[in-house]
Amino acid sequence: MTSMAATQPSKDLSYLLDHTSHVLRTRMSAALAEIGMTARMHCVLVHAVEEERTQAQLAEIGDMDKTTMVVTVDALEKAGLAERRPSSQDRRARIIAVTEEGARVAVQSQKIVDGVHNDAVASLPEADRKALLHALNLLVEGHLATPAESPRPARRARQSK
Amino acid sequence: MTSMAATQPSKDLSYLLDHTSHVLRTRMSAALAEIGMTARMHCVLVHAVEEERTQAQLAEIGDMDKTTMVVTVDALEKAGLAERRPSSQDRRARIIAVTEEGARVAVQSQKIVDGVHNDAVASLPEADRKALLHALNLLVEGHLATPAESPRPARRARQSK
DNA sequence: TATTGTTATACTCTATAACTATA
DNA sequence: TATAGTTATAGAGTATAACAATA
Repeated sequence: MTSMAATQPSKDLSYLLDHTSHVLRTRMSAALAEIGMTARMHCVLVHAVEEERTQAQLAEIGDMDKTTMVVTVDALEKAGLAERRPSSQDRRARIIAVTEEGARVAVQSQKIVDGVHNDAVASLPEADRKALLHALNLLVEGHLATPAESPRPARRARQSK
Repeated sequence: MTSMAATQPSKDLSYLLDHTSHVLRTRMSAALAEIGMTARMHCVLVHAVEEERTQAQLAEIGDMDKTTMVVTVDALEKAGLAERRPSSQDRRARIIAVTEEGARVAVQSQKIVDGVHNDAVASLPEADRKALLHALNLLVEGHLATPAESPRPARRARQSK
């Protein structure tokens, strides 16, 4: 399966949103992959370039777990796009410093992201474009602002060796 | 992380679609969970109740892998909502027969699904409702019809024991 | 005591491969 | 040979727990 909800008797809202978001995501991944980037690397890079930020701050912005942040920063470092630098304020924290190459790539990846979005939006008749973005914004700020909390499956304690 | 894309510098299409579909999905899961159902169980159940169908046919309809279908049918059987019956046409195939209880639950779960969708759509001003559904339909049938094929990570041959 | 970043790893999800029985 | 369903399991993704350094 692709990533799907599975209902679609007559195309309902779940199907429409799941399908469009899934397809757009595959497009985005494919487009960013051409320059060796992922959506998460892009997200971290653009927010790191605009201001000095620590991993924790960048994780917060991108709504990532701190452990996910670690692997994302690892990837950026490995690609020579960013470096971990000790914070002068807090010796526990690491500032994610974007390299010159990283800054160039950030511009490039932002263009790619904008392009993918633009291609999708521009495929709609003028009148529908604003309507779509407007309605989605209303949902995001209104009825679909926050997830229903899911019955969290707890986790066993780690085996001590 | 919840399931996120991670860009959102200024809310873009990716963020809007990812966020709304994710939140709607959590709502749907939570609502269906109250009667012990999942979206997939619901999908299989409603399509199995309307006509005699095999697992393969139901998998096709729900865009599920046949192995995912196995566990979904297992769950339905365990819950007493459906049974596997040998097909009279093809002795390899199994018809998914919905029990009386299953038929009742299908009606109930459909109400839940419709309710969740309706709550979301009804939260929008009248004018925006149609506009949203219309625009999403255009995307689904047009520019966002089919996923970009992802660089499939192949799979090693299974270890023979 | 609490927090930053790290490592290790448990868990979920889904799909691939191999298998059995049919066709 | 190909297909329906099954089992086992690989692999990706992600979050939890424990830890070290520091606050």
